[in-house]
Amino acid sequence: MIQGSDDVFEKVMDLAKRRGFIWPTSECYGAVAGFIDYGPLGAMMKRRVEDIWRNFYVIREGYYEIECPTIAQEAVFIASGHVKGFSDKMCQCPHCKEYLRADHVAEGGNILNASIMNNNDLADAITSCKCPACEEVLGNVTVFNFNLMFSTTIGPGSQRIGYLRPETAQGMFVDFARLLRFYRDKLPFGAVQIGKSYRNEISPRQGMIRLREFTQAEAEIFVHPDQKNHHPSFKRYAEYLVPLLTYVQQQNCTDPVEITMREAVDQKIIANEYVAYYVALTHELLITIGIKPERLRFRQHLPDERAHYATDCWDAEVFSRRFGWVETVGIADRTDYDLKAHAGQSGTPMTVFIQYDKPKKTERQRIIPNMSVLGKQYRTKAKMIFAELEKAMPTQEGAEIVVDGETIHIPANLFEVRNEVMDIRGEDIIPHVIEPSYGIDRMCYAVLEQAYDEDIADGETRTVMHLSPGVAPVQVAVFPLMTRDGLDIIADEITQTFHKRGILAEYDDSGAIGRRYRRHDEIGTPCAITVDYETKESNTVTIRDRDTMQQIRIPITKLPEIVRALVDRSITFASLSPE
RNA sequence: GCAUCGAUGGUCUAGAGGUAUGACUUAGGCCUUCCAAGCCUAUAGCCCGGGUUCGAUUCCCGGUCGAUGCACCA
Repeated sequence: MIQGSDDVFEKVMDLAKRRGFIWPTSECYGAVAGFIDYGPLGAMMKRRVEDIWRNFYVIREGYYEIECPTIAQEAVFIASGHVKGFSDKMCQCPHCKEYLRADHVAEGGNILNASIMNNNDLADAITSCKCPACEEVLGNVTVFNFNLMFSTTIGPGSQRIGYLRPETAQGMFVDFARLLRFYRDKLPFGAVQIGKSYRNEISPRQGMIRLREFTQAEAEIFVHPDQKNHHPSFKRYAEYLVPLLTYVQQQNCTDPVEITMREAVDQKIIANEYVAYYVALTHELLITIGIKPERLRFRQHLPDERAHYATDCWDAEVFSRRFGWVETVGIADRTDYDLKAHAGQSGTPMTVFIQYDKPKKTERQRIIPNMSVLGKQYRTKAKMIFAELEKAMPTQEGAEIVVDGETIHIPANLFEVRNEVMDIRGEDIIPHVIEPSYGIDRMCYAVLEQAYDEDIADGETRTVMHLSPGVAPVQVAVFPLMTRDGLDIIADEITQTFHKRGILAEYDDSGAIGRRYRRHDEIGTPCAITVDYETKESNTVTIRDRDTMQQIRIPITKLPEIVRALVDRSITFASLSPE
């Protein structure tokens, strides 16, 4: 919590509520903590943020989007570790009724291995510990698991357990075999998903930062484990500078250092090229949606902070004047953890066959037993003998094998030894997964908070949202200076023209012109077109820049093209030359 | 979940045991040739449930939501 900054959060959330960005959910019934509604402008803005994300990951990287259900059967989350691992061991203090993390109580009482004890052992272990809240000795308590997943049942009879997904990632893992076929059995490939995830947070607070239902945009990139240092497009970001805060820097309490991705990989600061590539891509993406570079850093997880599946993990943190540094994106190397787990749980192999450039010739010794003799002699044991014999190292006299702890001598005349030359064409490998995971709601909050500004215009305070033109919900406003002499008709025609080009334009003729400018400043509309009396003579209109309030005249015919370019950020207002 | 504090039109706010003040916003009109101007009119409010009381938005209890602290995370 940053002192003295409360008003920014309150002002921006007040504006968000008033103007239709963010609302408390089902407000008429009294809202529910951890859930929000996106209002008309918020939903539009969020969609634009998601579309920018799609531009980066789907269009540019070529990782197609899939859409899986938000509910999945229990087995999926048994494999992923969420049924067991996504819960906290809790107990309640019998004296002050405080809910406590049982393992934390144990650690506080110097009890070793608390994290791997079962609930009963843990309950026994902490009987003599003191409650950190009221200082009373706990005595007999019950330790229970509080799982952060919402559970439900599938179908009538309530027999099948289902969970609301706590992350979108599992959908991409369980579809692995299909995805691999779709990408014609070649690595690397990726799949992405933008959708809702659910976590039954114990105590959600902080508006949009900690939600029980939230939107994630996740990419799962499947790579050959030996190729993690060979991202095919790495050179795009090799010289890209990103402020990194390594775990060593955190331990020494030093500031982040700007470093190129090439150096970060070469100096082994970032584990591999893939992780570095998505760190840099994430930096560029966050800047694109309007995060200020000076309020952005990448923090490496401390070794004991990393999730059970990750070897290296970096969080993009955005500085909030309200909440301090907020984790907004996580970029993790999940290794083969997930695919191994799902392959084991489901029985479906999740491997990729990698062909060698040239088949490897290997000489192999094959042992071919004379089964007609061995079968009769050893009967039920014959099958096991056959299996052991294949692995045996026979000599002139025969082979010694061990079956059921009994050493058996098989004479050389009961099998034939052949030396064969085999072609090994390739091998099955389990890909590793690089996962950039974005919290869309947190990105939206950061965008709103950073966009909020008050300046002084003509001696009065002007509230303006400096939204990046790419995420502003309304893309252009169109005003007739006066509602008469046909100015309103021209303005209306211009609005229609924008609509035909897919540009979200809003017509407004209500109140004084200055008021209309202010209204659109407040919702971040990047530019406003005004039809005035000169329009009728020269077919030109003024276009006003939200940030500088400057206006220039341009021909009506050029409007759609110019506004489109402004919204795409391919030109800036400052570069426009007056006609 | 627990502890502390809070809740009055869309927003900010005044107020009292007898249904509520003002401003801004919004809508309609007048006026207006480029930055929240002016005038007229209108719309709209005491978080929910229970108790005390003739009467509660006000006092009491419980709840909901929000803010702060404990714990987890995108």
